[in-house]
Amino acid sequence: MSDPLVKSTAPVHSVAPASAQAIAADLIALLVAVTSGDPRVLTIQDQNALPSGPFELAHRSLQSGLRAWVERQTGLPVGYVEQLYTFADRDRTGAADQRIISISYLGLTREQAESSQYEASWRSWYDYFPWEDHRLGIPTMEKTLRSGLAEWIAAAPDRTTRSHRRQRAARLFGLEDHLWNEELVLQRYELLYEARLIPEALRGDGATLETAVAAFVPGDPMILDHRRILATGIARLRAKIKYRPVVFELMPDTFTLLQLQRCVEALAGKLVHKPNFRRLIEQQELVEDTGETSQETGGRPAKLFRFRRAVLAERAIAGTKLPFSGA
Amino acid sequence: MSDPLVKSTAPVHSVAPASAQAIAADLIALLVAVTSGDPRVLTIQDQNALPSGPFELAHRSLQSGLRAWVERQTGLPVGYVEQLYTFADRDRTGAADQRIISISYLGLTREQAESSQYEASWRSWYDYFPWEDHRLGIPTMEKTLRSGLAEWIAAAPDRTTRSHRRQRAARLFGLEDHLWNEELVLQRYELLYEARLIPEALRGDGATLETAVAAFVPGDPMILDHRRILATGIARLRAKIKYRPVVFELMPDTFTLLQLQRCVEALAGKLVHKPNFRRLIEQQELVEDTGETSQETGGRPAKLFRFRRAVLAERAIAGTKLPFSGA
DNA sequence: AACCCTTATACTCAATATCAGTATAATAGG
DNA sequence: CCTATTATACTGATATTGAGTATAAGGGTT
Repeated sequence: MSDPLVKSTAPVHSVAPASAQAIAADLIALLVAVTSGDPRVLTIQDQNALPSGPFELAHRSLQSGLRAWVERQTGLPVGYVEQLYTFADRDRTGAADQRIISISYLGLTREQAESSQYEASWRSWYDYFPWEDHRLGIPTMEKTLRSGLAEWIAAAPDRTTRSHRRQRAARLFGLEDHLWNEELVLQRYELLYEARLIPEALRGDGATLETAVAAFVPGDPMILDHRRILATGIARLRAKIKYRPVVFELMPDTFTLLQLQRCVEALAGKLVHKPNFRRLIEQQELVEDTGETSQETGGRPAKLFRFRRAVLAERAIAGTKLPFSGA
Repeated sequence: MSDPLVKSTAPVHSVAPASAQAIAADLIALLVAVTSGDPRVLTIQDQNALPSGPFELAHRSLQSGLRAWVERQTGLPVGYVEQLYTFADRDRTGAADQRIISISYLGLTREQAESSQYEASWRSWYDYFPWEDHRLGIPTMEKTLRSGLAEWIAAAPDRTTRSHRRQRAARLFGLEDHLWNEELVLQRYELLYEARLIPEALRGDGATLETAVAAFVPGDPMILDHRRILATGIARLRAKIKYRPVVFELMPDTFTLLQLQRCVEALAGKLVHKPNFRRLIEQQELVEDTGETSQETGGRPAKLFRFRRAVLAERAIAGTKLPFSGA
């Protein structure tokens, strides 16, 4: 092999002969919206798959390629898009002489009713990750989860491994004296994968469902590694809302503070302290009063606010802070 | 065009015919080390280029591909590697029917002397971004920078644009009453690019050096968009050291607290308050005393510490906090 | 030995942010 | 008119942060 790292004095971007490598590139879209207290992702109906399309030469850039076809085909205004991750693991596809590079993007929108006219649908992301919703305390599926984890821990070959597994499970799932940290979505998914508590772990393994462990943890699987991509996106979003004002991409033009709070809680999967939440939002001058009120609250009418778009310019990067314990 | 986003019911990972698209994939490595108070990047000698190599079918995954050839060819222990960004802009290469997807990675190591035996060398990243070093106050090149910005602002076609430009420059470069925010590396680079104050901006433009603005801002250019990748990496690292204990990947096994502080300051490009820095490090129990001391300090001998690797397990994600104003 | 220079390390204090709880206001419905 | 419900405004304890000061322990100099 030539030594591209240090020896090359020729142009470093040496292009491998196209015949030698069969590489294709895919764009995968993780579109998120929050509707009636539910964080939802756009999926291809009956497939449990994220929408994806080929990256083509016609596209000016990766992001513009993604933006173009998402907006054209869903009619949704994709306000915020960011690159999520690029995958190219060999075991993602069956073929050994074929390689697909998948570049995933995270987009934030508002759900629109018409999406049903396409063969796509919005699904709550907690359908795929029921253990991630701690808004109503410990989810009911927690028992299955715990016993699954206990089995995995018990199945360790030796004492040291067993102890490590116990510690890791406790830390990630907030057992024993650990606090629940809502950002560890991907690590939790990876542990469950390792513990073979989710169906994806048995694929292409020669293993049939019969050789599976006693019971899978509840939660719908997705094709290929799409559920992993979703976990990556949830983790990213949960981290990001704490220091950048991205929640507003998911809100309608005007909203009450409680609606905003519910949206944040939906994403984070846990509840926040109301008075503190309001203080934080108002102190940072993220919103401005519209003068109008909403009567649809069931109690005292709530002021309607609007996002002060100016903050995006004022603090290109500086932060929104949201009240979370954060481990 | 088929509608891959919502209409497809066939496997979503449809592979585009290999003949139709000529797509190749490259891995680009941004390797960082901090030596004698200087944050350095590995470059290919005399080329001002980041090392890069083709992604091959033999590689198990993107990261393992990168790891493999970096470690084999530099002999460096690449402790920490993370994916940085994936680029595929059309104007990155000359050819219109050829497309290269570049997946860049950020790696942290310790510089080793032998690297000179290869045709690679470590360069201070402030050679490429002199305006990013605020450790000794305002850098001396600031005057050139300011006058360049002033010209760009004055050249605005109308009053509104002029006002926007002024605001943006002030915010990004800490002028007027704005504070310097060390994380905005990429945004500053992009502004300078737009303002055509750096040579890369004139490439492939038909423009010759003669039509350039009065003077470029100091700082070495790099090939293609490598300087942009470097800016992305610096920004990422400056943000990351604040909430994750990655600095230690750049430190020797044992070190004094001042050495650690100097390393952080080198990365951040600004100084931190010594007593508070120490308090933060010790409070979080990131380090442990080795019992030994270092006499090479010039004053009172300093205790030697070692990173408590256990924290990586304890708090998979939870944070290191470092004292910065942060805008 | 006395002194100065340098760096290490410990402590203090005020300002600020955060967490958690409580009180009051304004609507709808019975 | 009472009650349930939600909105909104305060309050106090506690932790975190920013900035400054004091003392300790070496080496070198006169």
